[in-house]
Formats: sequence, C-alpha cells, structure tokens
Amino acid sequence: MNIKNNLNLIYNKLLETYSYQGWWPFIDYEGINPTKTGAINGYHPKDYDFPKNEKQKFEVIFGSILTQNTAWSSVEMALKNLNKLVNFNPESLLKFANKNEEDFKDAIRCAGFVNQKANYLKNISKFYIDLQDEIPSRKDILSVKGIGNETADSILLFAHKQKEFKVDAYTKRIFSYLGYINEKDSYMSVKNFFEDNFEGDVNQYQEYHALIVEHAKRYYSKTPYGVNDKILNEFKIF
DNA sequence: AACCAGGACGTGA
DNA sequence: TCACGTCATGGT
Repeated sequence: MNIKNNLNLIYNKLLETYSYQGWWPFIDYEGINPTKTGAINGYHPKDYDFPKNEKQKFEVIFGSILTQNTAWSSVEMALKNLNKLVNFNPESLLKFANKNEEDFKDAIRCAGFVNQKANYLKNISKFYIDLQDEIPSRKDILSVKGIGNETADSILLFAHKQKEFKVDAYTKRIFSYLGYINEKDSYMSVKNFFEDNFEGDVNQYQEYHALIVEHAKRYYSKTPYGVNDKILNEFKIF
C-alpha cells in the first residue's frame, strides 16, 4: 500500500468527481460552479490568480475568522453587511469597529459568536496594521488571539498563497475513516502528514482542501461518517 | 426540536 | 498535553 501515492490518487479522484472548486469565494465576484453545494456565486473554478488586490486579500482574512465553526452562507451575509460599512482593509475595519461597536456587531451577528469574532477581527486588523513584512510568518499569525492553526493556514494559503496545507474537521473525518490517520491526531501531525505525502503546488493545496470540503459535506456531515462514501471506498486501507 | 456549521480559547486534571 | 465547556446564530 503506497500511502504517498494514495493521497495524490484521492486528490485526482475528487477532482474527477467534483471538478475545480474555485476557492476562495468572493462576494463581489461572479463565478459559476453549479455542481457545488450551497452558494454558486463567488467561486472562480480553475482560476488561481487570487486575491487580485488588497481588498480581496482582506476579504479572505476576515472571512477566515468569520467562518470559524460557521456555515459559509452565514459568513457570506456577514461579509455583505460588512462591505456596506467598511472597506476591506484593517484600518477601515478597526476605525469603524471602535467608533460603532454595536453597528459593527450587528453586521457580523449572522455569522455567530459575535462578541468573540468582533474582537478577533479587530485583533487581526491591528496585527496587519503593525506588520512590517508583506507576508507574515505562521508563528506570528498564531500569536494573534482568535487565530488558531486552521485559520492561520487558511490565511496563509488563500490570502497569501503560501504552501501551507489547511486541515479541518472534514479532513480528519475523511482520512480517519479511510484509515490514514486517527480522528484524535493533533492538527500539526495531520498537516505534516499531508505536506509530507501529497505532491502538489500551492494551487493544488487550495484545490485539495476545497475538494475535501465538498466531498465531506455530502458524505461526512452526519454520523456515522463515511458509510455512504462509495467514491473513496477503494482507498480504504484497513 | 435537537443537531450541525469550512474553530479557538480557558480551565482543570 | 488533553478532554471538556463555552462562545451565538441560522438552517435543517
């Protein structure tokens, strides 16, 4: 059993099944991918040249925080609300959040955890205002309160196009079901597993994560996870 | 009406 | 380290 090869074979299988996912979605970009579950706008299949500007970069960064344990449809509404109140840059957000705390919270309330996320958005904004370099280190991003492993990789991979594999609950469900990892493995061990064994560039890192989400939404959202997953059944290794 | 959603943090063992 | 409670809201 060649695990290293299997991670690439699984990637190919998912890509063949669902095609290009066009992540990260943007609220002001009209892409089309009718096969995707949930929202169909904002995705840009097969185009990896994002973010195209600073505004989109911070849309990814703010969205990465807003989507913590939250459905994307809710995040999309929050971003649309926010877009009417502030420009997607750290100075604008921080200024508005401090002067109009309640309006700011009302805008993002639909994404849940409003009190926490309001603070997290202000924290990351301060971080980028003070940032000296163009691209922050993973360690420095993690020092921001509200940015954990997954959000850090989300920001690095989709906002800064850094080759960091993003792991989420779906990733663990699929690959523990198939027998490649254990459900309770640490974030970093799963991340390292993919980075050591999946051969792909930064665009394929983005695509793999998006494909995992698409696949997991269909077969790994209800327990027992994976029982109806016939697509990846051939890759089970136990 | 319980359960889940593209997690992170604080606490106590 | 690690398991567990908490954080909020909307959809199914």
